[in-house]
Amino acid sequence: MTKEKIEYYRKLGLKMTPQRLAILEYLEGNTSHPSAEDIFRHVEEKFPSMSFATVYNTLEALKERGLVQELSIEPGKKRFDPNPQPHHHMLCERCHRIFDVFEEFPVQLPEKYTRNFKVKRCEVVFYGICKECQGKEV
Amino acid sequence: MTKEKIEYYRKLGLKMTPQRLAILEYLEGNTSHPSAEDIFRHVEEKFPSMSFATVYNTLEALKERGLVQELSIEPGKKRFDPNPQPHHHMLCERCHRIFDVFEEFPVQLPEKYTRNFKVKRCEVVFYGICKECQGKEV
DNA sequence: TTTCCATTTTAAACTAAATCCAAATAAGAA
DNA sequence: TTCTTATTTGGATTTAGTTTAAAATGGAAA
Repeated sequence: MTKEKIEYYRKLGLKMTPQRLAILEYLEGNTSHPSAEDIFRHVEEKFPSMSFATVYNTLEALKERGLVQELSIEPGKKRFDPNPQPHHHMLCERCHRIFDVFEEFPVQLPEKYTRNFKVKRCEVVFYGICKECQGKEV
Repeated sequence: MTKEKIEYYRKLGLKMTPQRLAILEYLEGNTSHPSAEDIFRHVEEKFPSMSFATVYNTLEALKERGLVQELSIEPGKKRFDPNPQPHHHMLCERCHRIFDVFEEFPVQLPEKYTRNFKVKRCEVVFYGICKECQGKEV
C-alpha cells in the first residue's frame, strides 16, 4: 500500500497497525465479498497470532468511516464489501459467491411509504444460479 | 384454522401435528416478519415441551413448498415471511422492524449480467428509520 | 529521541443463531 | 387397529459474532 494511502487512513483516525494494514491490503480492490472468516484465514497466514476480534474491530472501524459495507445477503453470515459506492448484488445460491451489479434502478418509494419511513439507502439483490454452477448437480 | 386449510396443507405432504398447526396459526396473516426465536417464544406458551428444532423443521418444510420466504435482511439472523408473493421490504435500523412494500419496480438486469447468471428472484431492501424511531435517542 | 497515553491486540470466555442426532412419539395410510 | 414413516424432543454441537481484561503499541507531544 502507498504511503499516501496509509496517511489517508491515519487522517481518518485509524491507528495503522500491521494487522490493519494486512486487512486493508486484502480488501483493496477485492470483489469477492469476503466474510470475516475469509479475511481472518487470509491475514492469519501473515500474523499467526491474530485474533478474530481484531478482524471485527477493524471492520467496525472501517464501517463507521464508510470505507466498507456490511452485506446481509447470505443467510446467517455477514459479508463485507470494500467498495463503498452504492451498488447492487447477485448471490449464487449454490456456491454463495456474490457478484457486483453496477446499474441504476428506478426504485423510488411512493409517498405513502416515505411518510412513515426515512430511507437512508436501498439495495437490490438478485438471487439465482451463476453460470459455473448451472448444470452442476445440487 | 379451517378444516379446508388443514386439508390443503396435508395434501402438500405436511403431517399436521399440533405444533405445526400452532406455528401455522401464528404465521397466518402475520406481517411482523418473525425470527425463529419469535415463533418459538410464541408457540412455546401452548407447547412448553417444544423444541427449537421443530420450529426450524417446520419452517424448512414450509419453505420447500413455497409457503414462507426466508429473509436475509437483518444481519446475523433469519426472518420469516409467510407471504409467499414476491414483494419488497423496508428495515428500520433502530427497532429492526421489517415493513412490507407492495410495489413493482423495474429492476431488469442487462444482458451482460443475465448471460452469466440465471436470476430466480429479486428483492429490494430499503434501509432506514421508521417514524416511531425518528426523534428517539440512539 | 524519548515518554506516555489512548487505542489496539490478544486469548479466552461467552452469547446467539442454527444445526445435528438418536431415541421416543405420533400422523395418517392401509 | 396396525404399521410405517415422518416428526418431535432434548441435548449436544457447530458456527458466527461479541465481550473482557491484560498486554502491547501507535503516534502525538515533550
